[in-house]
Amino acid sequence: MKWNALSQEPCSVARSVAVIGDRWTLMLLRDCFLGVRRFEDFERRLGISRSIVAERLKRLVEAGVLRREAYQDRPVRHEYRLTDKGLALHPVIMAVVHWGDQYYAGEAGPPLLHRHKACGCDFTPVMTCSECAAPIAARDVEVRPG
Amino acid sequence: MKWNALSQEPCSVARSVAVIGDRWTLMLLRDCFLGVRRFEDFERRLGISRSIVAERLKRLVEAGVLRREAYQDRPVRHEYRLTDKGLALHPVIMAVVHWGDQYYAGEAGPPLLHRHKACGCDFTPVMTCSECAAPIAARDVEVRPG
DNA sequence: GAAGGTTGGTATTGAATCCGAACCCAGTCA
DNA sequence: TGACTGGGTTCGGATTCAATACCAACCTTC
Repeated sequence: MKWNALSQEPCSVARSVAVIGDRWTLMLLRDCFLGVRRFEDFERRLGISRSIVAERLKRLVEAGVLRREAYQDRPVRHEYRLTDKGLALHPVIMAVVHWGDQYYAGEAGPPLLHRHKACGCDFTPVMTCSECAAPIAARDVEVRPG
Repeated sequence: MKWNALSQEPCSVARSVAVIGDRWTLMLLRDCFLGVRRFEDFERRLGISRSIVAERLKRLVEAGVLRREAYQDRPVRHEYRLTDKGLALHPVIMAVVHWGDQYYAGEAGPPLLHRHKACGCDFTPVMTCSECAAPIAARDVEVRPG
């Protein structure tokens, strides 16, 4: 199978991975959720070449995950912001962060803490059932074709 | 920055992505959660070349996400199973699946349904706060160094 | 006991892709 | 005028992909 054929597969993982499954794309999205918006800042934070940043940002814009909008004229300058579709990736990023915190934090603890504004506590994300609100583990789930 | 330098970064996303951020790795993990365990089945389901399957499986075993164990002798045959560390990736996969379901399902609806055994309902994953159990969106979170 | 099949891989190799360095460009500042 | 800044594009070499072929145990069948 070819990489770009993934988006044609009848599988939501495949279709999502075709958009966000790239090495640097998830790193870009992480920075988006941390408030980074400008081309130069993406480049500086990631330490990768400009062509990669440009190409990935363009793909994310085409996919509707980011939107590119001017924040000044004369000279015109653009920034990249998450769309609703991009914001919907928040659980993905949080799940990845949490897994990394669990298994790669080292003795210094997790590099970043997340505070829930509503309750004021530092939290970890918990995946729950939309129907009964109970936390869900892999063994609690039965999969069947839809 | 080089790709393999990612695992040295003080960022849980970077460290996780260094392990699972590959094109095919997430697809392999998806199949693991669907119960696929044998080399040939991975190969057939993904439709990719054997060398890629072999290389990715080996990396996942080295990373402690899968373990390789014999299911028969004479001739000895192995299968790949999720470790606890691998099972801990379930929220990541579910989050990716849910995002794909939301934005790429098409009119036929999501390709797979997930039933919560405990309550018997088809569900979608909801990310909640570990402290107050409320659902969490991107805007509810404040990030600070840990 | 030779032929062929099954499972689970390695080796090789041309093609596609990635990536970094360098270059480009429009506008502004000194 | 000349330099600088933000935001890219181009290009060639290094890496990675994926297809094909091959290997290695073991079993089955004739």
